[in-house]
Amino acid sequence: MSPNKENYLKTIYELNYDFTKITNKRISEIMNVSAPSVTEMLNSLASEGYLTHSPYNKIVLTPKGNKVSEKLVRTHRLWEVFLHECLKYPVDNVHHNADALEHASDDGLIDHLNDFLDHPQRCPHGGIIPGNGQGETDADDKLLSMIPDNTKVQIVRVSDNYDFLQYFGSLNLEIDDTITVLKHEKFDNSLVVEKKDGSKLTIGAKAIDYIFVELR
Amino acid sequence: MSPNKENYLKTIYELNYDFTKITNKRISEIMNVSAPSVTEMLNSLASEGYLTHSPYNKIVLTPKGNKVSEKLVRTHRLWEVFLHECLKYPVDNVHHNADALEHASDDGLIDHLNDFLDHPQRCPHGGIIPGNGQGETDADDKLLSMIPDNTKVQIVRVSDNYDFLQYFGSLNLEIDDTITVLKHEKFDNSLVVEKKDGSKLTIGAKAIDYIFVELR
DNA sequence: CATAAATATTAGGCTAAACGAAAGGTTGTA
DNA sequence: TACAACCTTTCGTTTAGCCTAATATTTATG
Repeated sequence: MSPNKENYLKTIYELNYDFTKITNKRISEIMNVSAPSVTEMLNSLASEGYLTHSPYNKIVLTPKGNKVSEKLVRTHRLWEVFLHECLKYPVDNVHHNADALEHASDDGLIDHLNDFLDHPQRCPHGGIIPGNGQGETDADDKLLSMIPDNTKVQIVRVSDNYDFLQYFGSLNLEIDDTITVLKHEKFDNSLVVEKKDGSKLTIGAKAIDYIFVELR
Repeated sequence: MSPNKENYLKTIYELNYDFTKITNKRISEIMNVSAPSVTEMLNSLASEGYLTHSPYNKIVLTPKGNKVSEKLVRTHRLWEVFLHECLKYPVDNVHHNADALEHASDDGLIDHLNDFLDHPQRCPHGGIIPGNGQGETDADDKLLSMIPDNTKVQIVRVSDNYDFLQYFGSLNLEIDDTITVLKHEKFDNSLVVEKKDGSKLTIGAKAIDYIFVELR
């Protein structure tokens, strides 16, 4: 499979955990290609048995497609761990290189790398590394935007998006931090939360769809 | 530049240190393509200023081509060190993966990797890692086949060729071993050498063009 | 030193993997 | 029910490789 196809597949896989419907348009935006190109690629991926997609209908990964995608995500996230832990890349900078390395890794390499890194459970953004945990998946996380007021949650994962990560860094929040959701601002959909040290913080409406939490 | 072009360039660069003339045919053998494909690629590389090559004439890297090739070799060899030292790949198995990773590495990544590996001087085959030493190059090595009888030499480098490495392993020789050249067999061009422990060993005619040594 | 063998180049054509523009279907919502 | 938004099909383009066959040049040999 070509690197490009792998990227399409990974994009579709990751959209599954973003709580948004997977559409042709969404893919074309993320991949920066025209809609016809997406349709063409979907047909190609469908003909190879990675997904099902009847015209104008839902896009669903087959078990085979899911398995392959999981391996791609696993590979990607293991490289992210390497880049962050060993090569000392800042979290908001690992994505690009991990993407490149991902397409240059065969199965054996990934196993060796996994051993070397000592079977990490999560990538630097908090994403589960498929295969290293016991059945846990990203799907267990909830979006911060969906949490009702006055609820205590722990940040477990954030989206691997450069611009968001820049913003996230400026908030002085870290993965694993525990926060309490205080109030959803009706006016602009921003969210006020309280940090462990008692300080209050407002998180923008867009960002709360990029932060995943678990109840605490 | 495409990965393929990079491979051509690297091949040409490495032939410089093999004491054989760089010919179209040699390249086509190494790269497993037809001769016309080589000519085509040489023209393309020449038009981009990486080498000079008038028809039926010598192939010579320009300073620009040399610089790029050196970086490619540096990258390749650093990955080889990583695969061997960190991921525990056997020496005869690092090449394939290093090649893939090489094309997925940007400048920053290589610098970080170099730091992480603590600026190694040589790759697992003994090849110099350009940029990490002080002016030393592979060109200082001599081919074992060129050494006169009754000379003591140290193996400093071997060619990064899978089949050869298998054979080399079976000889129970290691890089850095010191051996004494005893006799060039006129009949079949094989070479008899004496190991440090006094045992004698015959090395085939083909292999002595894959082993590089320094006088001791 | 002439000619055969080896090697290199040119010419022409092929394939695969993308991409997009234009035009026409489909669907959901007002 | 109509139209806007979205999706698909068709067809054509580009890029980067590769190849065979024919031709040209160099090198090696009798």
